[in-house]
Amino acid sequence: MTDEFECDRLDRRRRAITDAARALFIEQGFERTTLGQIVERAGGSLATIYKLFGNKEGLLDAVVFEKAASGENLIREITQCGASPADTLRRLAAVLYERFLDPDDVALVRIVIARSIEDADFARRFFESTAMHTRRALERTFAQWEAQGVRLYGPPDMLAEVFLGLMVSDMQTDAISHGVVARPSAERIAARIEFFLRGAGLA
Amino acid sequence: MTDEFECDRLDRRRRAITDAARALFIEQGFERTTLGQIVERAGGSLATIYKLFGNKEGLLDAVVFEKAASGENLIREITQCGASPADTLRRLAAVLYERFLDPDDVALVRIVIARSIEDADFARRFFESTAMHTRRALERTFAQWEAQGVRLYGPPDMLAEVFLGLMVSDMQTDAISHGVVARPSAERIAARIEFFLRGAGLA
DNA sequence: ACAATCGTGTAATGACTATTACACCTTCGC
DNA sequence: GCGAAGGTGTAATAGTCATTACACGATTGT
Repeated sequence: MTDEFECDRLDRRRRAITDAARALFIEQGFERTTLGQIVERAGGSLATIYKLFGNKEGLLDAVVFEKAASGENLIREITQCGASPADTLRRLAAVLYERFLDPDDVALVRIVIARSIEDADFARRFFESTAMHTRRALERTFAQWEAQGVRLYGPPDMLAEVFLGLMVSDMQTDAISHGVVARPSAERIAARIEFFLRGAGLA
Repeated sequence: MTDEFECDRLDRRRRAITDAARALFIEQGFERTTLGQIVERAGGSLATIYKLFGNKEGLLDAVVFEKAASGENLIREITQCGASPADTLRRLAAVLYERFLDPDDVALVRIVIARSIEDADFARRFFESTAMHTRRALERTFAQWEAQGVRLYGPPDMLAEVFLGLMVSDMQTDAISHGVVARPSAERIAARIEFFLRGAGLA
Protein backbone atom coordinates (compact mmCIF):
# COMPACT_ATOMS: atom_id res chain seq x y z
CA MET A 1 0.00 0.00 0.00
CA THR A 2 3.01 2.33 0.26
CA ASP A 3 4.57 4.05 -2.69
CA GLU A 4 7.63 1.92 -3.17
CA PHE A 5 8.43 -1.06 -1.03
CA GLU A 6 6.49 -2.89 1.56
CA CYS A 7 8.92 -5.47 2.80
CA ASP A 8 7.92 -5.07 6.35
CA ARG A 9 5.93 -3.04 8.75
CA LEU A 10 9.16 -1.94 10.37
CA ASP A 11 10.52 -0.69 7.07
CA ARG A 12 7.51 1.52 6.61
CA ARG A 13 7.92 2.80 10.15
CA ARG A 14 11.58 3.45 9.52
CA ARG A 15 10.85 5.38 6.37
CA ALA A 16 8.11 7.45 7.99
CA ILE A 17 10.41 8.35 10.85
CA THR A 18 13.39 9.36 8.73
CA ASP A 19 11.15 11.37 6.42
CA ALA A 20 9.63 13.27 9.30
CA ALA A 21 13.01 13.71 10.95
CA ARG A 22 14.64 15.00 7.78
CA ALA A 23 11.87 17.53 7.22
CA LEU A 24 12.05 18.75 10.80
CA PHE A 25 15.85 18.86 10.88
CA ILE A 26 15.82 20.92 7.70
CA GLU A 27 13.20 23.27 9.07
CA GLN A 28 14.59 23.75 12.55
CA GLY A 29 18.00 22.18 12.81
CA PHE A 30 19.02 19.16 14.82
CA GLU A 31 19.18 20.54 18.31
CA ARG A 32 15.88 22.35 18.24
CA THR A 33 14.02 19.36 16.93
CA THR A 34 12.74 17.19 19.75
CA LEU A 35 12.02 13.53 19.43
CA GLY A 36 8.51 14.38 20.53
CA GLN A 37 7.97 16.49 17.44
CA ILE A 38 9.21 13.70 15.23
CA VAL A 39 6.80 11.24 16.81
CA GLU A 40 4.02 13.78 16.47
CA ARG A 41 4.61 14.08 12.74
CA ALA A 42 5.51 10.50 11.91
CA GLY A 43 3.13 8.76 14.23
CA GLY A 44 4.47 5.82 16.16
CA SER A 45 6.21 6.23 19.46
CA LEU A 46 9.43 7.13 21.15
CA ALA A 47 10.21 3.52 21.92
CA THR A 48 10.23 2.68 18.21
CA ILE A 49 12.77 5.37 17.47
CA TYR A 50 15.04 4.02 20.15
CA LYS A 51 14.58 0.50 18.90
CA LEU A 52 15.39 1.43 15.28
CA PHE A 53 18.08 4.08 15.70
CA GLY A 54 19.50 3.72 19.18
CA ASN A 55 19.33 7.40 20.02
CA LYS A 56 18.86 10.83 18.52
CA GLU A 57 22.29 10.90 16.94
CA GLY A 58 21.68 7.56 15.29
CA LEU A 59 18.63 9.05 13.69
CA LEU A 60 20.61 12.00 12.35
CA ASP A 61 23.17 9.59 11.00
CA ALA A 62 20.50 7.66 9.14
CA VAL A 63 18.94 10.81 7.71
CA VAL A 64 22.18 12.35 6.54
CA PHE A 65 23.80 9.32 4.96
CA GLU A 66 20.62 8.20 3.26
CA LYS A 67 20.68 11.51 1.40
CA ALA A 68 24.43 11.44 0.80
CA ALA A 69 24.27 8.00 -0.75
CA SER A 70 21.65 9.09 -3.25
CA GLY A 71 24.16 11.14 -5.28
CA GLU A 72 26.98 8.62 -5.52
CA ASN A 73 26.92 7.70 -9.17
CA LEU A 74 26.19 11.13 -10.50
CA ILE A 75 29.62 12.06 -11.76
CA ARG A 76 30.33 8.66 -13.22
CA GLU A 77 27.18 8.69 -15.31
CA ILE A 78 28.03 12.03 -16.81
CA THR A 79 31.74 11.54 -17.35
CA GLN A 80 31.43 8.15 -18.97
CA CYS A 81 29.07 8.84 -21.82
CA GLY A 82 31.88 9.75 -24.18
CA ALA A 83 31.12 13.40 -24.98
CA SER A 84 33.97 15.84 -25.61
CA PRO A 85 35.72 17.25 -22.53
CA ALA A 86 34.13 20.65 -23.03
CA ASP A 87 30.63 19.22 -23.40
CA THR A 88 31.12 16.87 -20.50
CA LEU A 89 32.18 19.72 -18.27
CA ARG A 90 29.24 21.83 -19.40
CA ARG A 91 26.78 19.14 -18.51
CA LEU A 92 28.55 18.43 -15.26
CA ALA A 93 28.38 22.07 -14.24
CA ALA A 94 24.62 22.15 -14.73
CA VAL A 95 24.16 19.08 -12.57
CA LEU A 96 26.47 20.36 -9.85
CA TYR A 97 24.64 23.66 -9.59
CA GLU A 98 21.36 21.84 -9.38
CA ARG A 99 22.57 19.56 -6.66
CA PHE A 100 24.87 21.69 -4.53
CA LEU A 101 22.56 24.69 -4.36
CA ASP A 102 19.41 22.73 -3.65
CA PRO A 103 17.98 24.32 -0.49
CA ASP A 104 17.38 21.01 1.26
CA ASP A 105 20.89 19.88 0.51
CA VAL A 106 22.30 23.15 1.77
CA ALA A 107 20.24 22.86 4.93
CA LEU A 108 21.58 19.38 5.55
CA VAL A 109 25.14 20.55 5.08
CA ARG A 110 24.49 23.28 7.63
CA ILE A 111 23.29 20.66 10.05
CA VAL A 112 26.34 18.49 9.46
CA ILE A 113 28.60 21.47 10.06
CA ALA A 114 26.77 22.42 13.24
CA ARG A 115 27.01 18.86 14.49
CA SER A 116 30.67 18.65 13.52
CA ILE A 117 31.57 21.13 16.23
CA GLU A 118 30.80 18.38 18.73
CA ASP A 119 31.62 15.38 16.58
CA ALA A 120 34.32 16.10 14.03
CA ASP A 121 34.35 12.54 12.79
CA PHE A 122 30.72 12.71 11.77
CA ALA A 123 31.47 15.58 9.43
CA ARG A 124 34.58 13.87 8.10
CA ARG A 125 32.59 10.81 7.13
CA PHE A 126 29.96 12.94 5.43
CA PHE A 127 32.56 14.98 3.65
CA GLU A 128 34.39 11.88 2.51
CA SER A 129 31.28 10.32 1.05
CA THR A 130 30.22 13.45 -0.84
CA ALA A 131 32.72 16.16 -1.75
CA MET A 132 35.80 13.92 -1.76
CA HIS A 133 33.99 11.35 -3.81
CA THR A 134 33.05 13.94 -6.39
CA ARG A 135 36.51 15.37 -6.50
CA ARG A 136 38.26 12.07 -7.02
CA ALA A 137 35.85 11.00 -9.71
CA LEU A 138 36.55 14.22 -11.57
CA GLU A 139 40.28 13.80 -11.07
CA ARG A 140 40.12 10.36 -12.66
CA THR A 141 38.25 11.84 -15.58
CA PHE A 142 40.92 14.45 -16.21
CA ALA A 143 43.62 11.80 -15.95
CA GLN A 144 41.75 9.68 -18.44
CA TRP A 145 41.50 12.53 -20.92
CA GLU A 146 45.18 13.19 -20.52
CA ALA A 147 45.92 9.52 -21.23
CA GLN A 148 43.86 9.87 -24.38
CA GLY A 149 46.15 12.65 -25.60
CA VAL A 150 44.30 15.76 -24.45
CA ARG A 151 46.84 18.33 -23.31
CA LEU A 152 45.98 20.02 -20.01
CA TYR A 153 47.58 22.98 -18.25
CA GLY A 154 48.09 21.48 -14.83
CA PRO A 155 47.84 18.15 -13.01
CA PRO A 156 44.46 16.37 -12.79
CA ASP A 157 44.11 16.81 -9.06
CA MET A 158 44.61 20.53 -9.26
CA LEU A 159 42.20 20.80 -12.17
CA ALA A 160 39.56 18.89 -10.28
CA GLU A 161 39.90 21.13 -7.25
CA VAL A 162 39.86 24.22 -9.37
CA PHE A 163 36.86 23.14 -11.42
CA LEU A 164 34.77 22.46 -8.36
CA GLY A 165 35.97 25.61 -6.63
CA LEU A 166 35.26 27.67 -9.68
CA MET A 167 31.84 26.28 -10.38
CA VAL A 168 30.08 25.96 -7.10
CA SER A 169 32.21 26.30 -3.99
CA ASP A 170 31.90 30.02 -3.62
CA MET A 171 28.16 29.95 -4.13
CA GLN A 172 27.75 26.98 -1.88
CA THR A 173 29.76 28.75 0.78
CA ASP A 174 27.47 31.74 0.43
CA ALA A 175 24.37 29.59 0.55
CA ILE A 176 25.55 27.69 3.59
CA SER A 177 26.32 30.98 5.28
CA HIS A 178 22.80 32.17 4.52
CA GLY A 179 24.03 34.78 2.12
CA VAL A 180 21.40 35.55 -0.43
CA VAL A 181 22.50 33.59 -3.46
CA ALA A 182 20.53 33.72 -6.67
CA ARG A 183 20.81 30.71 -8.93
CA PRO A 184 23.27 31.95 -11.56
CA SER A 185 21.98 32.56 -15.06
CA ALA A 186 22.87 30.25 -17.93
CA GLU A 187 25.15 32.94 -19.33
CA ARG A 188 26.95 33.26 -16.03
CA ILE A 189 27.50 29.53 -15.84
CA ALA A 190 28.68 29.49 -19.44
CA ALA A 191 31.10 32.32 -18.73
CA ARG A 192 32.59 30.39 -15.85
CA ILE A 193 33.02 27.30 -17.96
CA GLU A 194 34.74 29.24 -20.71
CA PHE A 195 36.96 30.72 -18.06
CA PHE A 196 37.86 27.26 -16.87
CA LEU A 197 38.47 25.93 -20.37
CA ARG A 198 40.84 28.80 -21.11
CA GLY A 199 42.69 28.26 -17.85
CA ALA A 200 42.95 24.51 -18.40
CA GLY A 201 44.10 24.85 -21.98
CA LEU A 202 40.98 23.26 -23.41
CA ALA A 203 39.94 26.30 -25.45
CA MET B 1 48.22 47.83 33.39
CA THR B 2 46.55 46.10 30.49
CA ASP B 3 48.23 45.62 27.18
CA GLU B 4 46.41 48.21 25.15
CA PHE B 5 43.80 50.50 26.59
CA GLU B 6 42.63 51.16 30.05
CA CYS B 7 39.77 53.57 29.59
CA ASP B 8 37.67 51.95 32.21
CA ARG B 9 37.34 49.05 34.53
CA LEU B 10 34.30 47.93 32.56
CA ASP B 11 36.29 47.91 29.36
CA ARG B 12 38.78 45.54 30.88
CA ARG B 13 35.99 43.34 32.12
CA ARG B 14 34.38 43.41 28.70
CA ARG B 15 37.61 42.42 27.04
CA ALA B 16 38.27 39.60 29.48
CA ILE B 17 34.79 38.22 28.97
CA THR B 18 34.83 38.31 25.17
CA ASP B 19 38.31 36.77 25.13
CA ALA B 20 37.23 33.91 27.33
CA ALA B 21 33.99 33.49 25.43
CA ARG B 22 35.74 33.42 22.06
CA ALA B 23 38.21 30.81 23.23
CA LEU B 24 35.46 28.62 24.67
CA PHE B 25 33.16 29.04 21.69
CA ILE B 26 36.01 28.02 19.39
CA GLU B 27 36.84 25.01 21.55
CA GLN B 28 33.34 23.76 22.19
CA GLY B 29 30.87 25.67 20.07
CA PHE B 30 28.22 28.08 21.21
CA GLU B 31 25.56 25.76 22.57
CA ARG B 32 27.87 23.59 24.61
CA THR B 33 29.56 26.54 26.23
CA THR B 34 27.78 27.58 29.39
CA LEU B 35 27.88 31.05 30.84
CA GLY B 36 29.21 29.42 33.97
CA GLN B 37 32.31 28.25 32.12
CA ILE B 38 32.88 31.72 30.75
CA VAL B 39 32.69 33.22 34.21
CA GLU B 40 34.99 30.55 35.50
CA ARG B 41 37.63 31.43 32.92
CA ALA B 42 37.21 35.19 32.79
CA GLY B 43 36.51 35.82 36.44
CA GLY B 44 33.75 38.22 37.27
CA SER B 45 30.19 37.12 37.55
CA LEU B 46 27.08 36.22 35.63
CA ALA B 47 25.45 39.54 36.48
CA THR B 48 28.24 41.41 34.71
CA ILE B 49 27.71 39.44 31.52
CA TYR B 50 24.04 40.28 31.55
CA LYS B 51 24.76 43.91 32.23
CA LEU B 52 27.26 44.19 29.38
CA PHE B 53 25.74 41.93 26.73
CA GLY B 54 22.09 41.46 27.61
CA ASN B 55 22.11 37.71 27.14
CA LYS B 56 24.10 34.85 25.70
CA GLU B 57 23.31 35.73 22.12
CA GLY B 58 24.45 39.29 22.69
CA LEU B 59 27.77 37.90 23.81
CA LEU B 60 28.10 35.79 20.67
CA ASP B 61 27.29 38.84 18.60
CA ALA B 62 30.04 40.83 20.27
CA VAL B 63 32.59 38.03 19.84
CA VAL B 64 31.82 37.39 16.19
CA PHE B 65 31.65 40.96 14.96
CA GLU B 66 34.71 42.05 16.89
CA LYS B 67 36.66 39.48 14.88
CA ALA B 68 34.88 40.27 11.62
CA ALA B 69 35.68 43.95 11.94
CA SER B 70 39.38 43.26 12.34
CA GLY B 71 39.81 42.30 8.69
CA GLU B 72 37.95 45.15 7.06
CA ASN B 73 40.77 47.09 5.50
CA LEU B 74 42.76 44.14 4.35
CA ILE B 75 41.88 44.15 0.68
CA ARG B 76 42.12 47.89 0.37
CA GLU B 77 45.63 47.99 1.74
CA ILE B 78 46.82 45.43 -0.74
CA THR B 79 44.99 46.60 -3.82
CA GLN B 80 45.92 50.24 -3.43
CA CYS B 81 49.68 50.07 -3.30
CA GLY B 82 50.05 50.33 -7.04
CA ALA B 83 51.68 47.00 -7.93
CA SER B 84 50.88 45.32 -11.23
CA PRO B 85 47.61 43.35 -11.40
CA ALA B 86 49.48 40.04 -11.40
CA ASP B 87 51.62 40.98 -8.40
CA THR B 88 48.65 42.41 -6.55
CA LEU B 89 46.70 39.21 -7.04
CA ARG B 90 49.65 37.12 -5.94
CA ARG B 91 49.98 39.04 -2.72
CA LEU B 92 46.24 39.00 -2.19
CA ALA B 93 46.10 35.24 -2.57
CA ALA B 94 48.71 34.74 0.11
CA VAL B 95 46.78 36.93 2.53
CA LEU B 96 43.47 35.26 1.78
CA TYR B 97 44.86 31.80 2.42
CA GLU B 98 46.34 32.98 5.65
CA ARG B 99 43.13 34.52 6.81
CA PHE B 100 40.41 32.21 5.48
CA LEU B 101 42.09 28.98 6.51
CA ASP B 102 43.10 30.15 9.97
CA PRO B 103 41.69 27.50 12.32
CA ASP B 104 40.17 30.01 14.70
CA ASP B 105 38.49 31.82 11.85
CA VAL B 106 37.16 28.58 10.46
CA ALA B 107 35.82 27.60 13.86
CA LEU B 108 34.02 30.92 14.15
CA VAL B 109 32.46 30.48 10.73
CA ARG B 110 31.24 27.07 11.82
CA ILE B 111 29.62 28.66 14.83
CA VAL B 112 27.98 31.32 12.72
CA ILE B 113 26.60 28.67 10.39
CA ALA B 114 25.30 26.59 13.25
CA ARG B 115 23.65 29.63 14.77
CA SER B 116 22.22 30.66 11.41
CA ILE B 117 19.89 27.68 11.45
CA GLU B 118 17.96 29.43 14.18
CA ASP B 119 18.74 33.01 13.26
CA ALA B 120 19.26 33.50 9.55
CA ASP B 121 19.70 37.22 9.89
CA PHE B 122 22.68 36.82 12.17
CA ALA B 123 24.51 34.88 9.49
CA ARG B 124 23.47 37.35 6.82
CA ARG B 125 24.97 40.23 8.77
CA PHE B 126 28.19 38.31 9.32
CA PHE B 127 28.38 37.30 5.71
CA GLU B 128 27.72 40.85 4.55
CA SER B 129 30.49 42.27 6.71
CA THR B 130 33.08 39.69 5.63
CA ALA B 131 32.74 37.80 2.36
CA MET B 132 30.59 40.38 0.57
CA HIS B 133 32.89 43.13 1.68
CA THR B 134 35.89 41.31 0.30
CA ARG B 135 34.15 40.51 -2.95
CA ARG B 136 33.04 44.05 -3.62
CA ALA B 137 36.43 45.48 -2.84
CA LEU B 138 37.97 43.09 -5.32
CA GLU B 139 35.33 43.90 -7.90
CA ARG B 140 36.15 47.60 -7.61
CA THR B 141 39.80 46.79 -8.12
CA PHE B 142 39.12 44.90 -11.33
CA ALA B 143 36.91 47.75 -12.57
CA GLN B 144 39.67 50.20 -11.77
CA TRP B 145 42.23 48.19 -13.75
CA GLU B 146 39.84 48.03 -16.66
CA ALA B 147 39.41 51.79 -16.53
CA GLN B 148 43.19 52.08 -16.71
CA GLY B 149 43.22 50.16 -19.96
CA VAL B 150 43.87 46.59 -18.78
CA ARG B 151 41.86 44.23 -20.94
CA LEU B 152 40.00 41.52 -19.00
CA TYR B 153 38.09 38.46 -20.20
CA GLY B 154 34.84 38.95 -18.35
CA PRO B 155 33.07 41.55 -16.20
CA PRO B 156 34.62 42.64 -12.89
CA ASP B 157 31.92 41.08 -10.73
CA MET B 158 32.35 37.68 -12.35
CA LEU B 159 36.11 37.91 -12.06
CA ALA B 160 35.87 38.77 -8.39
CA GLU B 161 33.61 35.81 -7.69
CA VAL B 162 35.80 33.52 -9.71
CA PHE B 163 39.02 34.67 -8.12
CA LEU B 164 37.72 34.10 -4.62
CA GLY B 165 36.12 30.81 -5.58
CA LEU B 166 39.26 29.65 -7.25
CA MET B 167 41.64 30.64 -4.50
CA VAL B 168 39.99 29.72 -1.26
CA SER B 169 36.34 28.81 -1.38
CA ASP B 170 36.82 25.14 -2.05
CA MET B 171 39.42 24.79 0.66
CA GLN B 172 37.43 26.86 3.07
CA THR B 173 34.40 24.70 2.38
CA ASP B 174 36.48 21.64 3.13
CA ALA B 175 37.89 23.17 6.28
CA ILE B 176 34.49 24.25 7.53
CA SER B 177 33.20 20.74 6.86
CA HIS B 178 36.06 19.34 8.90
CA GLY B 179 37.65 17.81 5.87
CA VAL B 180 41.35 17.41 6.37
CA VAL B 181 42.82 20.32 4.48
CA ALA B 182 46.53 20.86 4.27
CA ARG B 183 47.71 24.39 3.77
CA PRO B 184 48.53 24.41 0.05
CA SER B 185 52.17 24.68 -0.99
CA ALA B 186 53.55 27.82 -2.56
CA GLU B 187 53.71 26.01 -5.90
CA ARG B 188 50.06 25.02 -5.65
CA ILE B 189 49.03 28.56 -4.91
CA ALA B 190 51.17 29.81 -7.75
CA ALA B 191 49.60 27.30 -10.13
CA ARG B 192 46.15 28.52 -9.21
CA ILE B 193 47.08 32.11 -9.76
CA GLU B 194 48.57 31.35 -13.17
CA PHE B 195 45.37 29.48 -13.95
CA PHE B 196 43.36 32.57 -13.02
CA LEU B 197 45.59 34.92 -14.98
CA ARG B 198 45.21 32.76 -18.11
CA GLY B 199 41.45 32.63 -17.67
CA ALA B 200 41.17 36.35 -17.06
CA GLY B 201 43.38 37.25 -20.00
CA LEU B 202 46.12 38.71 -17.84
CA ALA B 203 48.81 36.30 -18.95
C1' DA C 1 38.03 57.97 55.81
C1' DC C 2 33.12 57.68 53.95
C1' DA C 3 29.38 56.52 51.68
C1' DA C 4 27.49 55.24 47.52
C1' DT C 5 28.13 52.75 43.46
C1' DC C 6 28.88 48.68 41.34
C1' DG C 7 30.87 44.19 40.57
C1' DT C 8 30.92 39.54 42.87
C1' DG C 9 29.53 34.93 44.54
C1' DT C 10 25.88 32.07 45.41
C1' DA C 11 21.70 30.14 45.13
C1' DA C 12 16.87 29.85 43.46
C1' DT C 13 13.80 29.71 39.52
C1' DG C 14 11.76 27.64 35.71
C1' DA C 15 11.69 25.32 31.66
C1' DC C 16 13.17 21.94 28.57
C1' DT C 17 14.16 17.35 26.80
C1' DA C 18 16.78 12.88 26.01
C1' DT C 19 16.07 8.61 27.73
C1' DT C 20 13.79 4.76 30.23
C1' DA C 21 9.90 2.12 32.23
C1' DC C 22 5.50 0.25 31.93
C1' DA C 23 0.97 -1.14 31.06
C1' DC C 24 -2.26 -1.48 26.90
C1' DC C 25 -3.56 -2.74 22.38
C1' DT C 26 -2.81 -4.10 17.59
C1' DT C 27 -1.15 -7.24 14.38
C1' DC C 28 0.24 -11.68 12.39
C1' DG C 29 1.07 -16.62 12.07
C1' DC C 30 -1.43 -20.71 12.73
C1' DG D 1 -10.43 -16.93 16.69
C1' DC D 2 -6.00 -17.26 19.66
C1' DG D 3 -1.88 -16.16 21.72
C1' DA D 4 2.60 -14.38 21.47
C1' DA D 5 5.54 -10.64 19.61
C1' DG D 6 6.03 -6.27 19.31
C1' DG D 7 4.34 -1.42 18.53
C1' DT D 8 1.90 2.47 21.08
C1' DG D 9 0.82 6.15 24.43
C1' DT D 10 1.77 7.98 28.71
C1' DA D 11 4.24 9.21 32.44
C1' DA D 12 8.44 9.21 35.40
C1' DT D 13 13.48 10.08 35.65
C1' DA D 14 17.13 13.02 35.82
C1' DG D 15 20.21 16.30 34.26
C1' DT D 16 21.17 20.66 32.12
C1' DC D 17 21.34 25.56 31.79
C1' DA D 18 19.74 30.42 30.77
C1' DT D 19 18.13 33.83 33.50
C1' DT D 20 16.96 36.42 37.78
C1' DA D 21 17.32 37.76 42.66
C1' DC D 22 19.92 39.01 46.51
C1' DA D 23 23.08 40.06 50.05
C1' DC D 24 28.01 41.05 50.57
C1' DG D 25 32.44 43.24 49.72
C1' DA D 26 35.46 46.10 46.97
C1' DT D 27 36.44 50.45 44.69
C1' DT D 28 36.21 55.21 43.81
C1' DG D 29 35.39 60.12 44.04
C1' DT D 30 35.35 63.56 47.40
